[in-house]
Amino acid sequence: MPPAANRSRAVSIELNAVLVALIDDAPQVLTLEDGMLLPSGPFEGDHPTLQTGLRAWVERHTHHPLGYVEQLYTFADRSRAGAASGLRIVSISYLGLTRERAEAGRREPGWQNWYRYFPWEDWRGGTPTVLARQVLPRLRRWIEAAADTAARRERRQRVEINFAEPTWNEDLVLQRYELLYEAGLVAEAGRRKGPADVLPGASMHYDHRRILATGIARLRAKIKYRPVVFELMPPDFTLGQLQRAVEALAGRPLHKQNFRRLIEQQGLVEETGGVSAETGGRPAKLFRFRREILLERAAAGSKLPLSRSA
Amino acid sequence: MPPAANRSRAVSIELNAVLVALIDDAPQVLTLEDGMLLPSGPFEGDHPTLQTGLRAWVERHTHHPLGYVEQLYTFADRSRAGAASGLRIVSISYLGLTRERAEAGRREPGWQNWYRYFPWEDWRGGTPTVLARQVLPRLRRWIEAAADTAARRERRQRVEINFAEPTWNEDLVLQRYELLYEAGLVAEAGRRKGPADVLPGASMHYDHRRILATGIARLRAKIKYRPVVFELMPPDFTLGQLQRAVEALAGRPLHKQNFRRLIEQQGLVEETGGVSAETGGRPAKLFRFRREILLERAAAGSKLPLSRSA
DNA sequence: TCAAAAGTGTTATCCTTACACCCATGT
DNA sequence: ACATGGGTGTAAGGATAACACTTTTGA
Repeated sequence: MPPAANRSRAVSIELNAVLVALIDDAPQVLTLEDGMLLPSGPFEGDHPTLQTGLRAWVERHTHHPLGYVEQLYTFADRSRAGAASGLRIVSISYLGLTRERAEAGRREPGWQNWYRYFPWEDWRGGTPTVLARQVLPRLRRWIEAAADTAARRERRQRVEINFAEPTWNEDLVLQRYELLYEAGLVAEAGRRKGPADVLPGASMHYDHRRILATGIARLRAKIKYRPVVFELMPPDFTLGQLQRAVEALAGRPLHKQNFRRLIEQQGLVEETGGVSAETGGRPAKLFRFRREILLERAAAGSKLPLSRSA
Repeated sequence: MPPAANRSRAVSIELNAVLVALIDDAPQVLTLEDGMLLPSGPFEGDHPTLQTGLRAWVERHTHHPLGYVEQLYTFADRSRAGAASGLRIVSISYLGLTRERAEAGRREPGWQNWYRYFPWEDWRGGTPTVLARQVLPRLRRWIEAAADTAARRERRQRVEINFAEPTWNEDLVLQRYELLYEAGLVAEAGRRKGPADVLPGASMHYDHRRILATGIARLRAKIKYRPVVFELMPPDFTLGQLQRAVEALAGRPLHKQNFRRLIEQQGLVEETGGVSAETGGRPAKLFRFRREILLERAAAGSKLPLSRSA
């Protein structure tokens, strides 16, 4: 038995980081333990704020300079520590963006394509096959398995909102994961309810996949009204590269012409004068992000053209 | 010297709540200690999640049923506990919405109009006088007091973005408060830098006013894309009441006709059949929120007509 | 010469904004 | 009668979505 009195049980603070980089036009996230864990550890030391503590900790453990950082969420679920243990773990998670556009081929260990964990979230090549072949059929079975008609109707509506093709909303990454969890279709749920009929897609330890889903959802929402994509880009880039970057994050193809116009007319970028010597086709002008925009306009967005065509 | 080892110093968790209600068309927030504190206390007991812990705690201490709840932010600044004390306080703050539309006159103690703390945020009656008379002049002095031209230019731009009339953005409540803090124009800043030239607007203990600003900013942003206003409304209401509610939260007047059309065409409300016997003029139809909308559409917004006229 | 990617121009449509006006009630 | 708030219609402007087409390189 822990000696702590009722009102002051032992507490420890854990930091979790969703570190994102773009490598070879793929959205990658830094992991440990063969992709099973997000970087995480105790909050220690003497930092004035959490944010600085996280920065120092990430840079010390991963040797990555950290660009943009934002807090995601704080969990203190009892389930995270063993149920009856007197210890309460508070886990504070962060989203961090870093520049890591390495050359093709050079693959540092630890970076994982995030669609490995959420294959149904990648619509860049059209409707993902895993959705039609696996996710939807099993969700339909889950709907049918409901206790009564009312429950069935509710399940049907929730599936409709989150997974229906015509109205697919790429921001609902977390909601979709949580629904799949509830339906017992991800490995993490099986730990409680017994072995389940599990979907393709790598799992993680603890609730790290949920934290990852939170990070992806936040980032997808954010790129629509804040120019954060540029934190993931090299200093100079072509509009094509930029488009592929946004597509990689949003998980869907964008309309080329409208994308270009939108970016340019918003004054987000300026030409460097150079052109790129790239993989084929006409050489592209190089651009750089106009950092001044952050001081010029309050809501410097980087609106996406919401059309679906490629 | 605290006996704790370097890597495991004492930590305690504190919950803070920004509890919002609409009373007499004014946005009110629940406070303690004569308006100087937000409800807050240690996280204790045996709740499975933070959210349930907060709910129980709020309901036990304030006797208020809590509707919508959302996490705001987690701070662990060293400054919150005495600097050199071995104790680290992690404060997790929440936004909670509750129905408290009491009759005019009946004023429970503890509820404070939030514009008491941020008088420059209320544009319902046109540009707030405190802005032109006090805030802007002192910010201008702050700009001039910068060390060199570069710093001066940067300050000017930041003031421009956050406080300029023509582009006033009601969502920037937190940014504005933090800028005023930095400029030494709020009492809270004075605690460190010595007595300051303080603006009108009530202050709070610790960083509670900053937490309140975070809550207001979050709520103002949220009402634009989620139908959370209804959490603050009585079951039946007129469109006029609803408009005044949104105006109270957003802190600015809205265009009547467009507001009505927007609300109705989005299918957010339905007529109850009844009419109200109110303060004068033609009796108004009563409406109720269509809860089903939450299941029908993923992004059930309650878009505001972004025009300024009354 | 052809594939591949870059880059330009133009049109239809819808949503937002704004203005003008009528309706029903209490005093 | 008139003040007050409720309620409706419609036109102008701007942003988005969609389409068609030209340019410049490497193989």
